[in-house]
Amino acid sequence: MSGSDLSRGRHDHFHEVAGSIGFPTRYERTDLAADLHDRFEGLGAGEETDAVVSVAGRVMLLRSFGKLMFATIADRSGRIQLFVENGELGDDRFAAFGRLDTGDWVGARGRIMTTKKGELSVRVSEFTLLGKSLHPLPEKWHGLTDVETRSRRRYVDLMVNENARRIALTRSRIVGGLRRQFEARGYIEVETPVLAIEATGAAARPFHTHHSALDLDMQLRIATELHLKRLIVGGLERVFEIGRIFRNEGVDATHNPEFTTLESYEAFADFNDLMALVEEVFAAVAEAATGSTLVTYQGEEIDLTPPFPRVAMLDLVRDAIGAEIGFETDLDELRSIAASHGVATLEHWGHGKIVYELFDEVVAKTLTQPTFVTHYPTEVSPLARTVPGAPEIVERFELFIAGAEYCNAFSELTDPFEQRRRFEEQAVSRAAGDDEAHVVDEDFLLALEYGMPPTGGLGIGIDRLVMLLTDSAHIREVILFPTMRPE
RNA sequence: GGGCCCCUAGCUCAACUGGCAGAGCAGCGGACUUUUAAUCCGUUGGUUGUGGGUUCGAGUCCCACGGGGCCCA
Repeated sequence: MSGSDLSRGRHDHFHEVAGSIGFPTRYERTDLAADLHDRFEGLGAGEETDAVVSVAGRVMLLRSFGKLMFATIADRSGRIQLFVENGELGDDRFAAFGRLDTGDWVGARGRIMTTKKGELSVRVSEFTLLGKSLHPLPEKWHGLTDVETRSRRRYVDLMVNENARRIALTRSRIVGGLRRQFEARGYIEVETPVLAIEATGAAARPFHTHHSALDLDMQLRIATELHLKRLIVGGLERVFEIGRIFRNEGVDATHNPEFTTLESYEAFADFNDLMALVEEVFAAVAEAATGSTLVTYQGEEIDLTPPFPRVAMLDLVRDAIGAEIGFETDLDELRSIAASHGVATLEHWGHGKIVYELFDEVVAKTLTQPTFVTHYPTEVSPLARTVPGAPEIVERFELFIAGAEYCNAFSELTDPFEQRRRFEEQAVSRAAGDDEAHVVDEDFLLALEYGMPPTGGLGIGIDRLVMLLTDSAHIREVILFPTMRPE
């Protein structure tokens, strides 16, 4: 039997229904499966009730006994069994039920009962085929496990894998939790352009696109940062955006070309204020998503209970390599130290970039429990304000958990002259072949010239956070439709 | 970008050193009024990712391509 013959019965059934009574446009469901299980929890085995309910869902399992059938259907809340008797339905309708296949959508009405084995069931007195599946469900023991198929056909993954549903639900709770946290603090949610003439605000390669009517080459945004700061200039004082970002880079366990960030900006706050905010927000969101601030990630116990330790990057690097390096260290000596720790330096790198790369190579992966890494080199932080009296470092931190970065935040650079100098330094890196260096954003500089209040800015990687709180090892598990090559 | 690995029925997987492509579930036919992955009897289903090559003979060996995975950069 060929593949098409395999589902011929399903096709025939579909066309028969579509060509006669048609599929209904709606169904009056009275109860969800989970609610029924709660409501009739105390029912013993073999009990009958007068409670008439209607349920609807996808047929997951079918068991036939000649004149009696059992069907397990799944709705968004869970599963419930249909008890289908020839005597209750009559020969014709009973035969019609027998034509249902796993994967079909069905609505059923009847009295609540329990079977001899105590399984809560709906004794079906009438039913309606609501939607026909032309394909069989994946195998009922092992289900669908192939990573590629699960990602490409997420709808099938969601049908049969509880974990896929759990992650989708948890993600929604996390995003909702974040939104509530910022709204509760007087932030307003805004939306800024995805389409830009030149994508700015981060060090990343953009996607290119084209506007036909304007005959304009455009890029997809790589950050929301510079537009949100314009809104601070405009006086909105507290803004945040939860939005999709596009970066034209490879796909791996922690990178998808499109991903979601939350960026927030608060006037009159500095990076210290933001560390306190991040502690509260992370704890609250973990609580909202998982019910606890203690989470397990890939076998590691992570404690998200505030406060988190705050350590300067240079101190972490010094401890890790056992050398008192600093910005006064001879550059050639620093280069050789870096080389001895596996960091290949480039000619145009200064002290700051080398220290940062050393941190990334030697320290980052060792930070398991939540840790604020503070005081980043100015060289790798072109949008952050320097520490008073220490021009080599900025008031910036990143939050590390389980060896990965979850937040990036700083006291924003508000000086238009200094900002222009920083952009120009980036241009030097760009000229040296670094196509991920920042580009000059003249319109943003113009905004700064109108005066920007002291501001604390924060970015949170939502996908990474969802991975952490759902114990997912790969970003594709937390994105419903991850980027893939066409089959 | 580099290295290694995977791709066999709708799904989950077998097939020794190159020797007739298989099982379970799903499907189809039959039995069965209390199952829970129901059970029992019978049965269908394959361009082994694609294209070349070696060989008497290729799922298996070689090359290229496609898709995926893991590790490294």
